Amino acid sequence: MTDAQTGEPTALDRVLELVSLLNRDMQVSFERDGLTEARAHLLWVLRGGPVTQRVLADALAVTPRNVTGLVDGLVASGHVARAPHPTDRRAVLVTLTDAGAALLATMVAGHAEMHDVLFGGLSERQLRDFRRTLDGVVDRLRRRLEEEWG
Amino acid sequence: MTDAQTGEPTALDRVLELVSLLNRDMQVSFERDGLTEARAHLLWVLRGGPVTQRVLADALAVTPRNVTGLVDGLVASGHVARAPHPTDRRAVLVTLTDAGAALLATMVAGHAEMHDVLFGGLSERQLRDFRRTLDGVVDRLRRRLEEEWG
DNA sequence: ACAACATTGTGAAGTATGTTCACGACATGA
DNA sequence: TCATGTCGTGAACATACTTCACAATGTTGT
Repeated sequence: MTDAQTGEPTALDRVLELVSLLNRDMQVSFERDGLTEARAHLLWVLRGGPVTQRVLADALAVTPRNVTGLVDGLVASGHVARAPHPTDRRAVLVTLTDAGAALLATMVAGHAEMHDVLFGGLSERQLRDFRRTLDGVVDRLRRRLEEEWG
Repeated sequence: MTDAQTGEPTALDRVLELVSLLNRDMQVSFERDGLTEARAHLLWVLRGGPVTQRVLADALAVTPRNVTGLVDGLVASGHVARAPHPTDRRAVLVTLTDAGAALLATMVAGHAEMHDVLFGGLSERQLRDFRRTLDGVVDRLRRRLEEEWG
């Protein structure tokens, strides 16, 4: 949607364009690393340490059955291993292999680099103002979603 | 990733959170309308008028073969119809049905409402500053992508 | 201790989105 | 007309999702 008067894209259009560009950049990075988006997301969750598949399912907002498939893929590519849970014999701890940890490190570095690409050119004050407004926008959106669908 | 000193999320984290929330909101809206994300995206492109599947493939950045499948789905749900191209007998014009046009109208309205949810509470000056910074960020990201992968 | 119940992960089966490859139908330009 | 390119689709496949059923295991109440 564009402004009826000027034909300029609205602020929302700009945000959606940013979303699109970020998604594209991530997809390219993941592909370069031999990962899909879903598997990269799972790996990203693992930077907090080993967790059960149930926890992964909640973190990724998908069904436990789907996590089984994603972990299968990452096991096959050697990024992740299944370990027994120390106290719960039903559960499985998904842990990073050395290769997985190394890949995750490059992802973390890429994350930092992306921050620099996006915000490195801004002044201290500009960044602070932008963050303040952005925080408000995000909070407002989150509150809207919570109101509307719990 | 969080700031090492304070544990606060970075500006990039906030942006990614916004991405996630927007995606979730859209998904919910699409589902309510009986659409998937890919089909909704295709419908959205059609708000500019009927186009060939080739044009859709370029606009959606997917293969022509995939567009065939998406159009099949939208034909089955009655939102879209295939019409012959007036001059090129190879090509197909994908056109909105009445139901599709009605649905698209609600999507456009939702787009406007989203703009209001996100930015309605901002002052004129706040919105202008935010847009200026956002434009710079988007341009910088786009330039980076063009440099790196044409 | 033990029966009832809840939770964890996975097999089976299905849907949607996406790909590549091959090919027929058509357009286009020498 | 003949070579070459373009448009859409069949066939076959990969990935990411889902629901449903179920076995193995934890947990809780009596």
